[in-house]
Amino acid sequence: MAAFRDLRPTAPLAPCPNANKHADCVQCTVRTLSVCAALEPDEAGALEKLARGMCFDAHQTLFRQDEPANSVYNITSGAIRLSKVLPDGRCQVVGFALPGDFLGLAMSDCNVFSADALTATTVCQFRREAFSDLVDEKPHLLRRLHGAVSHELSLAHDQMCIIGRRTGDEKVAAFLVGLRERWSRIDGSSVDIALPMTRQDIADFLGLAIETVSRKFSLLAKQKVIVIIPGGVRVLDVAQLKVLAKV
Amino acid sequence: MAAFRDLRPTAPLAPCPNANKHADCVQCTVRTLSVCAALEPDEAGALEKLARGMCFDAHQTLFRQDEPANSVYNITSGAIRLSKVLPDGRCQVVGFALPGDFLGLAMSDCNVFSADALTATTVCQFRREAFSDLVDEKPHLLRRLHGAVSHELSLAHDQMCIIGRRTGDEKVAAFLVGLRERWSRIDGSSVDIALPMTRQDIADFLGLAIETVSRKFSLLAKQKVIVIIPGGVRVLDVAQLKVLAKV
DNA sequence: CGTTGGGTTGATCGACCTCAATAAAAGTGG
DNA sequence: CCACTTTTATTGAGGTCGATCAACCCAACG
Repeated sequence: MAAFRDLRPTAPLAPCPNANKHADCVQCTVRTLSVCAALEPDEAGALEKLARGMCFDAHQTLFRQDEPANSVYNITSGAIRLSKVLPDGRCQVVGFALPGDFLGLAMSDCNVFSADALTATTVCQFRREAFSDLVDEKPHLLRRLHGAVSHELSLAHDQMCIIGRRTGDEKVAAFLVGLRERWSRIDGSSVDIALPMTRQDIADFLGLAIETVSRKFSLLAKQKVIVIIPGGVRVLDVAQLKVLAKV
Repeated sequence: MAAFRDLRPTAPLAPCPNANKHADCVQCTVRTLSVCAALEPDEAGALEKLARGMCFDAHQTLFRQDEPANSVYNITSGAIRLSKVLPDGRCQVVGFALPGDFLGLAMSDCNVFSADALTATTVCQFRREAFSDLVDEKPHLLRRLHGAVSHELSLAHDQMCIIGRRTGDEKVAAFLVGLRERWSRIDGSSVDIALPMTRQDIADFLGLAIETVSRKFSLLAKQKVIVIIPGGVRVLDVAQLKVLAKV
């Protein structure tokens, strides 16, 4: 029996190392991933002045659907669930934010979804108003932002395809392929896929019941495509996973 | 038996009245609806110089998924289906563009979905490059664009909720409520909802089979919530329709 | 007229949901 | 560190909503 590295996040950062301090963009680990990348030096400097480092424990809420949006965030570590709940309690997860992702791209007055930390998470926080003012001064930054929202929209369309027109098997496979792709860009991982979210979160993301997600995972494991390990899965057969996902 | 106005579009505009001519933004019927609204006079003027009036017959394709995007469009009349097809032929409609809507908000190099005219349709066409240059000069326009994409993203999230977490009955009701809302902003109609798309298009939009859509329409008619009329439906009980949609 | 494309309706089937029980893991307090 | 609770995950059995298959209707059109 092989020893699998435990993908579960380490214990919550006891005292947040950079709480309330200004961020240091130069040595930021997600510098090259996020909208911050490709900024001119002066823009980066201006951005850094506005940034405030913050930490959230697992299960803490960054902001809630329908409440006024006061801040925008750049994720530097951890993982966040973005979800909408219907009046009767049914839930749709509209996305998972990972390091390098930006929350509040739309800069709208009101949050259109809730954001909850799945694990201990660190972010760069910006007051929305100050950020908006900076964007007004720097069309270059607005261009980046526009590109990022456009990309998000494209991802949302892809997700609509997955939710609306694919079978349970395909949904779960496509989810794993997509997440693997994202993690690999963040930390280079490619065989082990960390799953900071619960089965229920995945179910609410794919439009399935939690039991179905669990069954599909078990099926993939039985087919030797993946192995379920603490905090995630190990991919044994990437090619087959992609075939099942019908990329 | 009451006489219902036929909502089907009139015969295709034989010779396109404004083909290849510059658009006249001042008397444009969708002026107040689209991204063109709230432009400064000079911006509107610059935009008008780039615009080219065009017409499409029903079933004509404006552009195709995965092909290079050379133009962006502002819809002035008609209706367009935006869809993605999976390799195996399954289709997901990601949206319907109506008068006032803008296609190519993302200004990406490649189309991420196909656009097909559902009825005779007129548009303002802009060469993408020229439009992009204009946007670079006018941050105000970029801001509008950014707001529009953000709104699209929010709509996409709402649609994810509908596709992923609602029943067939709710999907169809929500679809009608949403479309009624959009038409009313365009032409003030509120009892008769024009349905320029086929049942199959609606099915591919909602993640259902065509037969299910047809059955749900029949059911709504049997419940006296709507009446099915040529080219659309007449809403008899808006309140009940909204209840069923679980807005 | 026959043809064609879109729409409706019925009968049947199956993928997924629901309910329920159990197992495993994670947190809690002594 | 170990009992205890709580949360999360898995697995089974049975039911159902929506898909599939098939027949038919209707209007438009050459």
